[in-house]
Amino acid sequence: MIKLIIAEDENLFIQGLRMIFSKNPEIDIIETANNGRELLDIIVKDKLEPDIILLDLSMPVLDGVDTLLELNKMNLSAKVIILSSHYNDSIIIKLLDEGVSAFLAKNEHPDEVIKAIVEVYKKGFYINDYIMQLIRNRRLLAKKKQLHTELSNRELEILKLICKEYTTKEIAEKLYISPRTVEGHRNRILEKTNAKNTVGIVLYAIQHKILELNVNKYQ
Amino acid sequence: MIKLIIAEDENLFIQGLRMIFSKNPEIDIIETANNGRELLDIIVKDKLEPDIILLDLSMPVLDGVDTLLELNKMNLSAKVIILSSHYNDSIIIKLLDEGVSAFLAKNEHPDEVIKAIVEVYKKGFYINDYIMQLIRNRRLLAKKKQLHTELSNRELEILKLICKEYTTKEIAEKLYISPRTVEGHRNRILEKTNAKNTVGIVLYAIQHKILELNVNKYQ
DNA sequence: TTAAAATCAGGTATTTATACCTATTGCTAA
DNA sequence: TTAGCAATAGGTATAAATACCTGATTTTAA
Repeated sequence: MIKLIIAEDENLFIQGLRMIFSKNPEIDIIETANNGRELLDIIVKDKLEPDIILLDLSMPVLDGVDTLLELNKMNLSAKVIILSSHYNDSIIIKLLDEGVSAFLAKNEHPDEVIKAIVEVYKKGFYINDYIMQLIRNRRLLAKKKQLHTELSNRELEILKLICKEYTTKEIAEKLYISPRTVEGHRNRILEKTNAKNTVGIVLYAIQHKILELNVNKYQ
Repeated sequence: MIKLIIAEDENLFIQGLRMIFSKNPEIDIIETANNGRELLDIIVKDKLEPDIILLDLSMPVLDGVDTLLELNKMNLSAKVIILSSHYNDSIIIKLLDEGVSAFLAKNEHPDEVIKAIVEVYKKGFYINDYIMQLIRNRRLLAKKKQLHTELSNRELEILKLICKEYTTKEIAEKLYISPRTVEGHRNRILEKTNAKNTVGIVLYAIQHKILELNVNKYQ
């Protein structure tokens, strides 16, 4: 028996997984949670020892990434399989670094889901060719990322204040530095982000998730 | 028998719905589609006459709102039930205007889903107290919205150019008007959007989906 | 350990944005 | 049909941002 916990905020989605697993008697859903916080709580409270945790990335309260970081602090033997609608290379790399055993898309074929779970249970991981390639190219990717941008912490701090509609003078007052220094940082940010003006800086911040915004059309 | 079509991009989610409906022999899923385009195509091609269409809002290719607009042009007798994780008042109002019969959240209890479908089949709608209240307050809401924002077409045009990092002078040249006119529009935009400066305008544009950006953390 | 980058800060000048004022024309909804 | 708003545009003034320059420490990475 493979003991499974599902963390996923959409209950109907959980029902879908239940149905898929109901055809496989070797997989036993021992518990489900609607967000990361709930998952962590039930594991601690009920002293659960799942073999595999199916973890959705986008969840309220505590999202997938933050939940994974917490799980890793707990030293469980459970393997984590990530569930998401959308991935990009850098998030996959980050999750691999945190010891994730497999990635599944939400429009995956049910057989693939079963296969991933069984493989992770047996071998400890289930990784397709694309992700294998990613692992190989990761140094290249890291370098590319570094060359491209990478703002310093101070620059990030100032960028965030710019995005809060603070002027240079206000930022200077807030950080107890000269407005000239803030200007210096602004210039470096403009250079590094390849922006023409403040507008470009804001767009950069949003596209790089430095700034968090609610942009859901239906929210 | 209630003939049902599901339009939803996450296959596992569809599985969940299948499981729920498998317990109710009166509901028959005659077809499923992974996006709005697919839905429209199969309805036309197979001359389907569903009683109810379960429509997810966030789908690739053609999303729920646009699909609904297309469906309404086709003069079907089918009732539409919207499925989404997140709603807000104004999108609900908009969808009600387009003749939607019910709203379901993705973390709804399965029984509620069944109940909604049966009620819509019988009565033509299934609307809870909250949405009833919304309908009553809609004039109030409409006024509030109008007072609040609603940029004119010209202002929208200029806002978009601002977000492309154009300066006032550049916008004036592009639109063959005086920079003073552009300034006038800028001021109105600042007022209407409640922005302190250009940064605020950009944030407004993104939050109101005037500007389209890829900002998904996991994409 | 040495070179590079980050952080700090000053000067000068120009461009751009914001804050007020004004006014005309044309459209539209009460 | 008239009040209100959108779109146009001018004046004047200040505030803010951008573009160059300079240099001193400190921190980090090769």
